[in-house]
Amino acid sequence: MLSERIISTGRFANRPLYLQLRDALAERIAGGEWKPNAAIPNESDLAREFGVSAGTMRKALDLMEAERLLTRRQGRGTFVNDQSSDELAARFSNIRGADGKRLCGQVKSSQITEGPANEQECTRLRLRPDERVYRIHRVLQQKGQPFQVEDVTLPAALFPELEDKKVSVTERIIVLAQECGILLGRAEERVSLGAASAGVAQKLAIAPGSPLLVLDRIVLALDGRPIEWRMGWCHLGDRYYLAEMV
Amino acid sequence: MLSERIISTGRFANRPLYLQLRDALAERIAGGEWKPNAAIPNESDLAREFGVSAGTMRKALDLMEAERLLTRRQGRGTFVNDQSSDELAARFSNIRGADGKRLCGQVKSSQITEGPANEQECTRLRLRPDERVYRIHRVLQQKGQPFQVEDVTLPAALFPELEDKKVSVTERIIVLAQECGILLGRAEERVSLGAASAGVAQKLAIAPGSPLLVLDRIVLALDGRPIEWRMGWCHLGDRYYLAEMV
DNA sequence: AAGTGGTCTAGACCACTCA
DNA sequence: GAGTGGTCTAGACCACTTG
Repeated sequence: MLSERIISTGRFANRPLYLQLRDALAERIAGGEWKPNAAIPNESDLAREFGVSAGTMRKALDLMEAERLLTRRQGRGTFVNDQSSDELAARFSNIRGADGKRLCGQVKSSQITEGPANEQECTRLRLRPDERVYRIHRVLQQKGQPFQVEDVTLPAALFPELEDKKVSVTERIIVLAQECGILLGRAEERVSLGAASAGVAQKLAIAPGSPLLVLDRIVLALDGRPIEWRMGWCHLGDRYYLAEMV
Repeated sequence: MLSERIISTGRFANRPLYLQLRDALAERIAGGEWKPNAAIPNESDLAREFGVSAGTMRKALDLMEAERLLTRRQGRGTFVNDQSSDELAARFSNIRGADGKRLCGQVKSSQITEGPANEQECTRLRLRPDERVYRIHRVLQQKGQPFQVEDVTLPAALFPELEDKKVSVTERIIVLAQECGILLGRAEERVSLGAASAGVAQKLAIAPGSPLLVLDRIVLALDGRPIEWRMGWCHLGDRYYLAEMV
């Protein structure tokens, strides 16, 4: 029950063994072999399977826990994280409600279209001009009150599942990504000031020209590929934006 | 040359050995025994000194590198980070210039006062009502253009060095913290929308009522104590706010 | 009691830097 | 070539969870 040695034997690896192991295990998650919330084999079984020492396997698993792919619990086991869980799905949403909790707004309305990437989309998502994108326009609401209008652009090549859902997408984008075998890495968001255009004002039921927080976010996969570009126009009200820094 | 065993022997520790080691080493940095930019002994010497295995000492050092206290370089050694370096000193400043670089604005003007903490300061800095604070009012500029007004509140007990400098503080607060033996942990910043009051507008040379980004930031020490509360009113111009998420 | 992850040890060799 | 951190191994025991 020994997997073939991934690339190279022992200490003559081009890349450290534990990184190769991380990639191999991440592939099992991305490929759906290991499902969200499922327990994976214990570390000594995995070490045996891959022909490495337990310590090296541990290093790979610890790294994956830091990357939020796994959760390890002493005495219980190691589990695949469910990216659609409340905690993980909202991790790139910095808008907080008055209670201080991350706000995962409900989708009030949504439209999706598809077409070739324009210049700006190519730049932000590092696409070639001939590549296609999905464009999702949404209005988010909290307790029945619309508070954010957003335009999401996704590289079509990465989201085959969207082929069917040409009408509307009320799901969280992160859930889509998980279904498409995309592992999330990090994100960065530019925050600036704006005023509500007539169209936005109408959708948010506010006066045209009202001040808005403008959010411009890129989400990157674990391998560094850009997978989402989102422009948001947010009417804060009693909400606020919270950035955490280390 | 064996340090006394810090708390407990080997595997009967209440807290893991590597955490006790981290604390002991961090204390050497905070206490000024190991200066910024200096090299510290290599990991096997340290392991010997503390009577632990090299692997355990490595785990402590790796943790401290993740906490941005140390930098390790293969073939060279392990060095104490200088928190006043450009990279580290600006790490909690999310305002970026047009070039995308973190903006560490120059201090245009600065006043400092001292007094008992008010209610809000007690809440934000977790102080008792009788504790005293320093209050610093500043205007920051970039290329001669003022762009941010800020009010900084610091617990007086943590910043003994400020006793002398009652006039103005043009240094970075982080540099002060380093001199006072405070190790920085993390920060969180609330971002919201505001309009320039008459006073702020005048200091920023903009029209009263102009839209501003309002920043409300708490910086915590490595041990979790709040060490700084800062309210900022920022005229963005061609600058922007960048939040990075993992 | 059995099984899991968490800590710790002791030792080997590799990759890098610098005199 | 000497000295550093980085990787890897093989094994022990601890702390926690569950049946």
